[in-house]
Amino acid sequence: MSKTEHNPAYGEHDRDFSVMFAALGDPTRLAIFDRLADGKPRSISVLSDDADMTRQAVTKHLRVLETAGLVQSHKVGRESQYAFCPEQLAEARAYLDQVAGRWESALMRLKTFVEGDQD
Amino acid sequence: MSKTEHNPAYGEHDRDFSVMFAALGDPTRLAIFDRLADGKPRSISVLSDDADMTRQAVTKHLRVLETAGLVQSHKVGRESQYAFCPEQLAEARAYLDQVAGRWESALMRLKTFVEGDQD
DNA sequence: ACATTATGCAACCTCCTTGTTGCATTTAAT
DNA sequence: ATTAAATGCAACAAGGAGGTTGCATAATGT
Repeated sequence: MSKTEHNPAYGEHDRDFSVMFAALGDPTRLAIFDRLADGKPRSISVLSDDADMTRQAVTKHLRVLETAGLVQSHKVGRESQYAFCPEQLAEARAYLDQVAGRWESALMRLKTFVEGDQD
Repeated sequence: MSKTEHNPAYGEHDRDFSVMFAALGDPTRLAIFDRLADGKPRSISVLSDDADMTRQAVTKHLRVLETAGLVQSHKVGRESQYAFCPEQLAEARAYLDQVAGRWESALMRLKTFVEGDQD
């Protein structure tokens, strides 16, 4: 699996979804992402308040989420507000739907084959 | 965010989806998962053949996927076959749909509020 | 002006992840 | 019976992830 040339991980669509999944693959980050899904942007301080870790740790998590394109930040005054970003989520959903679809049709083919076998 | 008591990451549904996302959050594992979506079970050797890493590494990845419930294994003869497992995928999709839904309705509420403001 | 709040940066630590290698074991093939 | 194939287990190493602390800086509040 040479990540340089044709990596089956990228399948038909040439994207690395593993980056996004990795971003969601940490409970703290998933909690932040989940929380921001109400659309309200929040500052780092606010997001750190009820976290049982330092503000710096939360900052790092937010950067990971932002790199993955799951949230966006913009500075307003002295604070940086982080907001939900739906595009990547949509792509993740589309990808999982596609995988599920492939599996479904594989099932169908098998079913048809077996039924045809009985006739 | 004490993982022991009420962690916002688990939201309304008390599951830790971050485990599943973490499993998909590695390019090699995502590639394997993607590949198995055609429904055909494959042995470790087969899955290792076109991977640019050792069989042991692939074995570890498969165990991670299995722990996350994304694949299932069963021994047949001397080899262990790994097969796609759709349930967890369905749950992941449902979760992401729910998050997207929350964001959508937040958008709607905002839109209604703004429109009502103009009247 | 001065204190406070919100953040950024950098160094550091620890542990888990990812990958390796070597050897043992079980099963199949000849 | 021997050989080859498929796997499991354990020890190991390197690097990255997740977290901390200390200090510097920019923007607000009084």
